[in-house]
Amino acid sequence: MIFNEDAVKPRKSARQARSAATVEVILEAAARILEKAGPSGFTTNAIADRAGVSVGSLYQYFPNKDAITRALIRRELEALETAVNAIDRTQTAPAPLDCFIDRAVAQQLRRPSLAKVLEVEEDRLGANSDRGPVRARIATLLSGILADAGHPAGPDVVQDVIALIATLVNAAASRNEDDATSLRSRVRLVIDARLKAL
Amino acid sequence: MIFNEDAVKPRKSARQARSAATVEVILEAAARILEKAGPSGFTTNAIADRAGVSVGSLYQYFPNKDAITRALIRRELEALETAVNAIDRTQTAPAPLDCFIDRAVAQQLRRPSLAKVLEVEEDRLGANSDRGPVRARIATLLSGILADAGHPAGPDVVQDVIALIATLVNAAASRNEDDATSLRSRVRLVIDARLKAL
Amino acid sequence: MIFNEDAVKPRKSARQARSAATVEVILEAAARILEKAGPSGFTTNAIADRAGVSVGSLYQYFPNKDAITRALIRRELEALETAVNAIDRTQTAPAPLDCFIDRAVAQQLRRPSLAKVLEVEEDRLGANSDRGPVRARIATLLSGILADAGHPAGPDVVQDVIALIATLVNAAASRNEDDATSLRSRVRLVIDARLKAL
Amino acid sequence: MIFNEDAVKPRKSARQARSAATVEVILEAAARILEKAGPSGFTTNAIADRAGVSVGSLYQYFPNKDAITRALIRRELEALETAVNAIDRTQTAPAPLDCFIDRAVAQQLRRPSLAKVLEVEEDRLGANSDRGPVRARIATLLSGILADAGHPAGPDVVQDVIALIATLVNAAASRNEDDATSLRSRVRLVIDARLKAL
DNA sequence: AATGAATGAGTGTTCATTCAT
DNA sequence: AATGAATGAACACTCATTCAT
Repeated sequence: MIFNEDAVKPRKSARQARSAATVEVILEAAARILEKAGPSGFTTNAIADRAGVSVGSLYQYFPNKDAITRALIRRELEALETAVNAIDRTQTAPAPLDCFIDRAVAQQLRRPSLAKVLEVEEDRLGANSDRGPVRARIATLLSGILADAGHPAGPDVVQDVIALIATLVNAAASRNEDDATSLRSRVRLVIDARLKAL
Repeated sequence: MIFNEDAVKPRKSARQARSAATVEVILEAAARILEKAGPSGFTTNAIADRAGVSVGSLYQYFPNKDAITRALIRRELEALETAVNAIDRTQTAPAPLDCFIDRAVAQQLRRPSLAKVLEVEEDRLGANSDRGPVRARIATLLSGILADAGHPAGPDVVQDVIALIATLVNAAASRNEDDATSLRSRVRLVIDARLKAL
Repeated sequence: MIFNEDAVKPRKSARQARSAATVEVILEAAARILEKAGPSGFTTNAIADRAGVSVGSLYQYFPNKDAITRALIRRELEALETAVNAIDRTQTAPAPLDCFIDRAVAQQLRRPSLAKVLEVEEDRLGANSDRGPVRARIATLLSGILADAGHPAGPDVVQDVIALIATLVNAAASRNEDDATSLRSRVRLVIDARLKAL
Repeated sequence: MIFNEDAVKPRKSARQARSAATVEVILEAAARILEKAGPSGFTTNAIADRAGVSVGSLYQYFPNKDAITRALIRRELEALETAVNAIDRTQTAPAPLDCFIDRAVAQQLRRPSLAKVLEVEEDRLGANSDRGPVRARIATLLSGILADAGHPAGPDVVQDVIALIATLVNAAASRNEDDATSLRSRVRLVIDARLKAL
């Protein structure tokens, strides 16, 4: 019903391309609503409206509202994943860890209010499902980077590091700070302290 | 806790006492629902049910649902305020700052999931109103303690410190950590790093 | 239960006097609310509040809310009845009919918005009960006056006459007219025309 | 009635036609409830039930309950407007004024109890908004007819005339009178008297 | 008798989801 | 595939009425 993949896939199927585009349009509409109106304005009709599609179509691409939220979370996390995956872990300067921090800060800083709302939604949804494989892959990567840097760390440390980045960026964003450089160095110092603990 | 009932008016009017008790029952019911079911289960009927009163009674004590949430936020913050207000700022060991951290950690650790949900709700409500005077008083106190400790700090630093405590405690709680001592020292280290930044 | 009339009624029973006073206070409170807030503000709690009694007391004097409305209607109609009963039907100038009209206009003009709302309420309640004996007595009186004036009239005419008075006064009141004299003569003319029909 | 569908767009979109039909079904259901049960039975659920649609649908066509009431008032007034607009103001017999009266009587006589309840509702809603443009247009037309008939009249007279018609028809209807001819002549006489006053 | 806290059925309204077209 | 009208359970809130004190 969802995908009718024939053996031959000559043209990436104009249909699939269009589908992917529609999905993207819906997700971006959802993101903007979440940013501007918060969870209370986040209704399926509002999303469909802003995306320029009908609710019916929306439900053709997503089985229910939570699926949209999940896809949005996934999209944002994959953006982060892509960024940190591109780090050359053999380089010495800047150190891969600093690089990771910088990119994570940059990602969180891109759409801070969206990131914050999604974090809350992730909690709400997380009660039922696994924490999400993307987060796991990012954690694994960070774990490796930490080990390389001489800070072999358990999952608790990794979790703390990621949480600290988010917290400091959110706080800065809520004050409308614009000096990303000072924010970055602040985050590095705090994370360094966390890594030295225990 | 709030009333300082002295002998003068012995029976603070059984009615008023009962009223205060009912308010407390409702707030505790609301707290438990928020902890266990999250915002989605937080309905006025559910609160009334769990409190063992009727919806009508609930509305005799609170003008609307948000007022319950606000009262809950206030209750939790006042518990923290009471704790940190009791700190003797002239003592040298443990340093008042460490004392503040310990008590804030202890408060957040008491009902971590409640604290987290309330933080979100505070954001949602905060869009309209002032950030709440209790938070402001706590911030002022912390600001004074920091100055005494040789870390004169602007409101941004105070905000960061409070956010960092909440983050680290929440992370620890979500892992079901039970070693409060190690958590405390971790928090101290991280905050120390934040205070040295800039 | 309501009245315990013993054979001897030496002191009109301070209790009964007080009761009657309370009833009056409640009715006046109800009247004022109906005038100022209309039917939507007409709640038992609002009435009790304004009357300075508790809802419980209110229900000691009236079995339910509609009974208050009915008593109010009765009170206003009895005021009219008293006024028109005092007419000397043997006098020639002013003619008893003119006198009746003048007094009815004066009564409707005293609290026009109350009269209008009560009329509506009367309709609503009237669906269930008889039209009320006070109205019947007033109709009988008017009928007699009309006969004396050489206009023997059936109940339909009487009904029309009373309705016409109310309508013209209400319309005048809604325009904040203040010339009662011109209103009176207008009403007389219209009623005269109605009496000549058929 | 409202749409002037010419050949250009033959199918006025079956959807729009269905929408208009649904609106009409809802309004008729609302009218019948108001007639039979009065304002107290006039609930959105009752309206939806009787209309054979869900509450949700009802709210797709009307933003809130008052909007339904307003639409109903408008519908009835527009029926009257249509009727009196069709009067040929140059004709001599029957005189346009008599014609106006006859049509207004006929309209009020069609659904007298509905007209009466709507009048009350109009008062209630009117506190907030303008008296409604339809009423204004009808008043203007009547004003012109009166002027043509040699009775130049201010808005107060126009208001009285319309109120008198409604009153006499309502009274007749409440007695279940069936002789429309005698009612009409009665109304004419009364209005004639009103026009001569002052 | 008087009080007013308590009750809970009932009201207007929203919104995720379905399905006929 | 796409549409958007239709659905109805669920929600926040009100208010006539009762009853323990």
